[in-house]
Amino acid sequence: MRIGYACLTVGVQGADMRSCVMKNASEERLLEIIASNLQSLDHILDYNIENGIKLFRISSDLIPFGSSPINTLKWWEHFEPQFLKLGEKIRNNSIRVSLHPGQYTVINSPDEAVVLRAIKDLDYHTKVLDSLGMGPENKIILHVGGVYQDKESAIARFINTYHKLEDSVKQRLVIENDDKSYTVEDVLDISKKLGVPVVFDNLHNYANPSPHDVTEEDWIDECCKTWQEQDGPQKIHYSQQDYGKKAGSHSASIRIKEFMEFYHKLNRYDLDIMLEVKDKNLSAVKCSNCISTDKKMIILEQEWSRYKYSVLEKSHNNYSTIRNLLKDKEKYPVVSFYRLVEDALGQNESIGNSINAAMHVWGYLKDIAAESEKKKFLKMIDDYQQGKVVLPVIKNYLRRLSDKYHREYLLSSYYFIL
DNA sequence: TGACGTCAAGATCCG
DNA sequence: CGGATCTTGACGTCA
Repeated sequence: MRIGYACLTVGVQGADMRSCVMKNASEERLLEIIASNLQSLDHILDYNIENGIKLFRISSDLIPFGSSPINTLKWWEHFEPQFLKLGEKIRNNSIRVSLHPGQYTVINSPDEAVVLRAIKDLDYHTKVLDSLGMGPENKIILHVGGVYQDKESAIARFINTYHKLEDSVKQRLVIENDDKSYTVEDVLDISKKLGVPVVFDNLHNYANPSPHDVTEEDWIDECCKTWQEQDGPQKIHYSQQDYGKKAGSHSASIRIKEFMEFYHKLNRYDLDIMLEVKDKNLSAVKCSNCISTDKKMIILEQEWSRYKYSVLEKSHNNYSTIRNLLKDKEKYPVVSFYRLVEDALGQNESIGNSINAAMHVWGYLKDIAAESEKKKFLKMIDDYQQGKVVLPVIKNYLRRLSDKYHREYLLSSYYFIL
């Protein structure tokens, strides 16, 4: 079983995806951005490899305006060596990649022009996978599209357009239930007619359930039947509701207790789970560590080094509890560990705790920082205590100093992003 | 016509 | 000037 995340990372150096607006999309600008994005993808892959993440959705923005006529570059020729190298890295590390055109790629629209653009967009996504040399188990996930007051005709148009797609596209295409229009049952019906695999999305199914009362596990088993040998293992999307927001909104982080309940209910290990969550790689590493059969304390210690200052900032109590928890090197108390981390992060910071955490971080800078920087930092702490300055200002300053003095240990910490 | 969702770019404001 | 904060853009559907 592989756990993955979508498109972007948080807290990973040199892994940002760049873009530009249409009016600035000159050939030079596009070339520069594509080169930068391919470099970032390389860094993301390195991060994934180091952290045991073997499932990743590549951002559709890898090539800006990849399917638009304003991008006339033959980027696949221009960057052929880079693509080949990236593809090699992906395959050598048994990583499975995917791509997911957004809600605006609609092949069942009554508007012909929209459909033509959507087909071009699918061709673009296919070209990315082809350039990487990725086989048909590396999928392109698509939603069915709009309803236009007549679902039956809309589905008929989907099927009609599907038949017109290139084989190289069809080999990769999988369809997913969405949060508004097409339930998992709708999508399974379409799959029966086309033989196209179905990705089950649990949160979409929650927001837009099928009329029949079927459990998530049973839908997942149903969807499993749509995956053939050449498609690779079944893939599902898993996300959790942000309770502060409307139905279907993704949570900030994957709540591990809830995930483990889902995982145990599933009772299957032959499928891949793509997480859709705001903290991206953080939750992927968390979930991956929790289901890992490779139970090494060193992995938890590494995670602790990343979370510790954020925990300290919120709860001294949890900080101490976790330190004790990690003392026994023979154990692997992974779920308890993450639950304590989550519990701490859910609390409000106090001035005392956040100063304590900031001073811990400062400890890695105080010997190298200039006298003026030391003065400035201590003044900030003082101002913060008196309510003259907000915490993010202090943390930003610490981040800049960490950057300036190349404090890698601090830069890979989540202190600056949580 | 605006909301929807997503993210960075671009624009503007601030000290 | 650099940094923080607000607005725009790019896509198609639906009310």
